[in-house]
Amino acid sequence: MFSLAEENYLKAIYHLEQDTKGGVSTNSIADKMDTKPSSVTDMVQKLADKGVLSYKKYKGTTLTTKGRKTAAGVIRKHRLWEVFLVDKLKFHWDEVHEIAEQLEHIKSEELVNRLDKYLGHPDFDPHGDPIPDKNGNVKKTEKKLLSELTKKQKGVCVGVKETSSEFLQYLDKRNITIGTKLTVLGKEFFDGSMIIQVGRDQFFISKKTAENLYIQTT
Amino acid sequence: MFSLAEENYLKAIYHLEQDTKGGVSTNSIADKMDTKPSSVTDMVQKLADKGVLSYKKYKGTTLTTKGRKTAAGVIRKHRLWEVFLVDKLKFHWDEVHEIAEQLEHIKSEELVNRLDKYLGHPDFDPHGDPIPDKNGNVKKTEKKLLSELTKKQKGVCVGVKETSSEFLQYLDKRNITIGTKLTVLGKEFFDGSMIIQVGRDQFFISKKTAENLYIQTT
DNA sequence: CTTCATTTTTAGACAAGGCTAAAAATTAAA
DNA sequence: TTTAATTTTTAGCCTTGTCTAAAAATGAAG
Repeated sequence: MFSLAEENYLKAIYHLEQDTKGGVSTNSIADKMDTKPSSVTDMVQKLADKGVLSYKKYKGTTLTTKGRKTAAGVIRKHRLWEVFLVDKLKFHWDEVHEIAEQLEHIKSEELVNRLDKYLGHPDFDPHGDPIPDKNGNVKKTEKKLLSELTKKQKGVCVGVKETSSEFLQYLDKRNITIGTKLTVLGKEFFDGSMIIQVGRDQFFISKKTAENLYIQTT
Repeated sequence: MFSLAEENYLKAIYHLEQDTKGGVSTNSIADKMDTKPSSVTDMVQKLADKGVLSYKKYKGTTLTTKGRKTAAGVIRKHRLWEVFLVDKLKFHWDEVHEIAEQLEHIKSEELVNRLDKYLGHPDFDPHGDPIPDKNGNVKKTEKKLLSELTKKQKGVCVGVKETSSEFLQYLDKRNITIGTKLTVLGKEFFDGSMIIQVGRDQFFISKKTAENLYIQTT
């Protein structure tokens, strides 16, 4: 039905739509896909013909319901495979993204359903991202970025925004992972840095880090 | 390193080499790959340049050691994934081939090693085919085709030659699977058909079926 | 309301893989 | 051994997805 390249475009546009009001710009897609705007134009025209997105010259694109569902299907597979890699094959959470990028394109409805069942119908992947259900719906939780919290607030780490190995390993070194409880001890006004408490340890957290950690406040 | 198409060619040539003396012909590859001879010529020339096979115009091709190892690696992945699908996800042995055809191209050494370990280092796939080890070596067993047995011989079914769903489902209907013990009760001379005993049941087996069942005689 | 920087699209080209039609080599038959 | 049939290769074209360079549209600033 959809080629590997097409699925990757849909996925990228799906993600971009989530933090953009209105249509997604050609340049932003090119940026995310690490490709050239001209290539994006070609592809979105093709995808518009296929009915998975609507496209107006110079005005950006928006996924149709069909497109959104297709993208969610790919993301569902990606996240389920990540759970498999971490829970069953004992990979570390910073090693699974690349492999899941490949596995997400395996075509078999039955496979996804059985994998889902085998893993116990997980709701979140190892990075705390929600796994869309068969119909492409995600149960969204009200989570905040650590950077949005203020002094003395407590919360549980429920996800990461950035998923690079460097960042995940950095968190590991500080024993921060999904489920970690933490408290904001202080927040520096001029540079956005924070001091947080994790268990008995206290850490300095840069603004950049704080903007990439999702917290569920309690 | 190798594209999907290249890997598929290597795999096909690897299989063809096993039942061919001398080089593998262009036409036989085209046949197996369901493609045109002209396309095969192009590809084998490219693969020869890459050093995975030797090719002499009009004389057929032979895998180099590197090529054989690469092909075995792909086959190793295919068969390990088949074990996963059957043992863990409870797929039926006639449903896994197509999915494994996709999974065999996932690139990650670490993934294969962990999968192998997770599955308990299996030696055979669900169809009884041997799984090459990390170095591409297969332990070959002395197995015969059912059609080679004679009256009163007993044996255990250890594999199938043909792997189409139709054939596997046909075997299932007769309760024949890997590990099934059977005895040849009679063999018809003029059409090669046989009567075999499986447990308490007796079955008529056509020549075609007998030529696609591997038996280890006891 | 022009002008200029930015964004986006178009046009033309390229690499991978595949196909068709025609030419060349090989093998088999008479 | 000369011809005929078969196999294999070559030549040229197509599609997918990409790129660069140039043109066109948009929008921000004066």
